Amino acid sequence: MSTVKITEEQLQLVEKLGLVFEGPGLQPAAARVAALLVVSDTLELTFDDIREILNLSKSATSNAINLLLNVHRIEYITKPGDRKRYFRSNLARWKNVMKEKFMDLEKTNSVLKEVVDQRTPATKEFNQSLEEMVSLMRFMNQQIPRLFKEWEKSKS
Amino acid sequence: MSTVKITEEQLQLVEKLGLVFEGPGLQPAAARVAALLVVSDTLELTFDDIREILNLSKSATSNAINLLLNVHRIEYITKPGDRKRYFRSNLARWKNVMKEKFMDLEKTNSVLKEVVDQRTPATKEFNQSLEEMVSLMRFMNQQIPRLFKEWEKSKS
DNA sequence: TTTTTGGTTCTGCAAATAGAGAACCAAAAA
DNA sequence: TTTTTGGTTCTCTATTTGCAGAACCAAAAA
Repeated sequence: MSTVKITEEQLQLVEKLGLVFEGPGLQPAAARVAALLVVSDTLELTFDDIREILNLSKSATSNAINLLLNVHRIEYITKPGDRKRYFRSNLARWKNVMKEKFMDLEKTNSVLKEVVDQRTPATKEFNQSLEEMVSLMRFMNQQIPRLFKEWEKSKS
Repeated sequence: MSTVKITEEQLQLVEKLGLVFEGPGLQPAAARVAALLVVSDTLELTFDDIREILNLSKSATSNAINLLLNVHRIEYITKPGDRKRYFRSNLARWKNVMKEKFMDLEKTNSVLKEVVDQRTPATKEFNQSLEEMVSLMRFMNQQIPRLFKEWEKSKS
């Protein structure tokens, strides 16, 4: 029986943030675990803390945690003389997660380029619009990393 | 029986682009319809063209088309003395679709702000990292519309 | 050596998604 | 007035997803 407690409002916030996380491809249970580790006053929670607070089964908890570990959204520490793992949000990696999100524009872009390259020349106007899209995406992809750097600089 | 034809390679490209479209929340059939209207040499396809080329049932075709119409990914024209609707990709709206994609960073951001505002002051370092994230997102949200404008200018 | 702990894996089910096929329907054509 | 066209809507089914519960397991503790 874990002693870690969480308020009703915090739980609601976990739901809310969980929904946000569900958007970009996280399944419900994993999204809530990720959210919990951002909202909770106690930053490092054990398997059972998580299970009890979120009312999940062991299997769901295990799967959610391992999924989040795999994509590096969370990490864990251990404590001497304690077999448990203490999970916490991997905030340091969030910036990369954000960058990666932007980067999949590039995937879209490359497929779109393929489409442009094989279009019939007969539809000139359409092709031009499409090329414009490709060019816009490429432009954004170039500029965004620059923005990241700019921001880094501005805060130092 | 429609006369519009499409090559084997184009069909494969439809699949490929369709997968890209499935990512951001389009269901398979709709994603393929959207993709087809970008790949096809003939830019304006009828209900039955689409149905036959993609081998969909009438219901699937109808639902996919209406979904895409609702989110303005496609539009249609009519021809005098012809009851059919001719569907085509709404390229003009793509830029907006892209912008909207960026904008949902803002939703994430506002929830994250809520989280920051109610965190215990005890976890100073963590809170600072979180605030940094919020600030980074805000920064990106400010800069991105500027980038759009900059690009518009650069091509004129 | 047996028991407990901290999980993982397997089995199964309930709900959600996706699409087929047929029935249906209103407007236009015959 | 009847038929055809261009779809829409309803019903049903296959598949996928998401999770519970129980069985299981290796390492550590007793």
